[in-house]
Amino acid sequence: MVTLAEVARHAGVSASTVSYVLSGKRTISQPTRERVERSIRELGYLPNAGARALASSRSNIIALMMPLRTDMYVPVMMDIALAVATTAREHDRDVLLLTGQEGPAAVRRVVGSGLADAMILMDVELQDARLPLLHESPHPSVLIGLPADTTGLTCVDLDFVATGRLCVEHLAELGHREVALIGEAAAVYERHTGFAERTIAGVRERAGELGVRVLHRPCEGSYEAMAGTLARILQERPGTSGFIVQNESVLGPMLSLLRQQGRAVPEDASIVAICPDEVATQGSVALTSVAIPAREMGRRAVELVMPKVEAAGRGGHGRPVPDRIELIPPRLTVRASTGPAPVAGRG
Amino acid sequence: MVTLAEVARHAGVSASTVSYVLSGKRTISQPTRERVERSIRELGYLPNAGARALASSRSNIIALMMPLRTDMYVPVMMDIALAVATTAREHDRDVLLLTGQEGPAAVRRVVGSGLADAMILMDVELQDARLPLLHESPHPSVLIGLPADTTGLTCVDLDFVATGRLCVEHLAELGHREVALIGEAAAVYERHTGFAERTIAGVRERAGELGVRVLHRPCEGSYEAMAGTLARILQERPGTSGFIVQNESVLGPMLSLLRQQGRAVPEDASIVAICPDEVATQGSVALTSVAIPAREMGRRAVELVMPKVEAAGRGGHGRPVPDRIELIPPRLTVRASTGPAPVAGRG
DNA sequence: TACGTCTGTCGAAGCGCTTCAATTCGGTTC
DNA sequence: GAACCGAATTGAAGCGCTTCGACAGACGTA
Repeated sequence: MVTLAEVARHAGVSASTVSYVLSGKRTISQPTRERVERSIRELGYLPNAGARALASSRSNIIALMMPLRTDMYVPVMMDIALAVATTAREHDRDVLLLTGQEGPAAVRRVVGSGLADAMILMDVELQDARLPLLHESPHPSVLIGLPADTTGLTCVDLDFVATGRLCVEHLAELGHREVALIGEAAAVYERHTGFAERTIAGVRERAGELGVRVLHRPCEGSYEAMAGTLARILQERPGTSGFIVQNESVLGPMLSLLRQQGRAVPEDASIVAICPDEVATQGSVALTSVAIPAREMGRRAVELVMPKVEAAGRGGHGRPVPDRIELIPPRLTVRASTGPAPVAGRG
Repeated sequence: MVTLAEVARHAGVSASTVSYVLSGKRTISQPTRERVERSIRELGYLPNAGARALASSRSNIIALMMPLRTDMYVPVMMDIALAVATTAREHDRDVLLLTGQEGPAAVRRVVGSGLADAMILMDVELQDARLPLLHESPHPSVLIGLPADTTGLTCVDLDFVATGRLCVEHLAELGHREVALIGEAAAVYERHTGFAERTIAGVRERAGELGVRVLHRPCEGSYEAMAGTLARILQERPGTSGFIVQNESVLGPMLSLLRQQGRAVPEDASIVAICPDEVATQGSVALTSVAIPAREMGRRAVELVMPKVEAAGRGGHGRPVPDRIELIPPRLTVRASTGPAPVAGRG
């Protein structure tokens, strides 16, 4: 392994000069800088991460804590993780992957040992067990998702209340008066994951304002579950013509079932999905949908955490970065799965 | 931050004693050990990762390089990653998440800087650009997937040749004489990702032995693509009664299409899927499938890399761990999507 | 000419840990 | 009772980098 000292000798300068060339924290004359840079290249020098972390007390690593469970739409998680990793690299940081496995203690271990400079937490629950640790720790963190109490926290999430409102609004404008919200698996609600509840709240709120009737039903991610849920909905509210689907994994089954029952989409039933765009476009019918901006969430999480890391880096100088809740506004894309409500013997 | 020196003072011993208690590399008397451990607990001491890495020249971090693209079944990638992370923690290691973004240079950067002690590479291509770097680097690595030339490499993968053979065998036993393999998207083949080719090879091989006719067609992951592919297959080989499906994302569309065409599964068409068990069980028909053992692959990758890390850690003493290709034997689970071939005017 | 100023570079301290050689000490052994 | 032993513990030397204060020299100013 080539060390900084060897580079210095090779370039005929002192070690500190090399260090300053690398960090840019002091002005170095053009010729000296070039000489050093040439030596670095010729020797194939790579700074030792451990030594750097020790001397500067910053590891340049951001920890990302993922959920271990896979009852929620996995590709979204994956996209967020990849976006976090990619964006972190743009800021010259690396990402440490933690699973929920280890529990809240992982937070302490990782930042307490200086392994990571900051944390990004995914799959935040309303009363998340990790929150107390974040509060007592001086380390920067950003949550993806919204807990019940956001005091002193920085969070980023899709605005699910607005998402719910938007879906209802779109259906209402098309004349639908009876709408069903096909939600996540019951376990997701029991865990109080926030986003599911917030969607319902938004749906109910706007439905109330627009005089639309709403039925909400959780649904597991299987064909049978979807079949049962759909049957129950149509039995309880035969006039239901608009569907908002939040559990992406039942979209395929739902389309199959409607077709089997002779209900045409969108003539007899309109569907608004809440899912990534790729999912909305790959089924047998291109779905009107509100996109889950997974990549944007991951990217914003890193961008929100970076100023904090930098502020903390200056020995705590550089005034603290204010906390911030960033709700990404939903975008609804109209595709082929929504249309005017059927007149259905009412008109 | 509490340091080791403070723990030593608090416990009334020297720093080295505390270090040895922590590492267990020297015998420490019972009473001393307990005193030190109490001090550690009382002070809430956490060893500094950077200092440890610098002094021991091991970071206790394993880098995991994921593909950036998402044209292959994402949940499998995710499961592998989570299994890697979980298993690594069982060995007291952490995982650094790298994306393909940075290219082969990431390998050099990460192990060259001592950021990670070892690498696990996913989504290996037959002629992978990262292989030369692995060969010249003294750092341990394990590949998930099989390149063309495995000399000097340790790899773990599902045995896709055996998988192909197994699928054909199962269908042949049921009397199917014409079989179609619905493969991955064309891009996957163009990239020479190995597993896709190996599956075909296995299928053809066994089909030849058993006198079964085979048609192979790549297929994108959309409903339309599946519709087209299925139509073409049935046009070219109307007698096709057995299907092997490798692109998991078209399973749903495929079942819909067959149903629409009045082909019953498994009476008129038998389907063997190559996919994770969760996918096989959640559609409208429980699918006979060969499982993709994502979690096992992730776990084994870590278990294969650990002895190498430990051997390298002993200053290169401890004889080198031999290279090894570990092919996980496929397991086929019979479910409801396969049955006896139709007699079809032949009998 | 003498002074302060600024720029570019250097020397040295030290980050918190591991590890090796050295030391202490109670217990054997002859 | 001297010589020896192994087990437990310690001291000190780094690991490779960052960073701070010092300093030499070039420059402008009085």
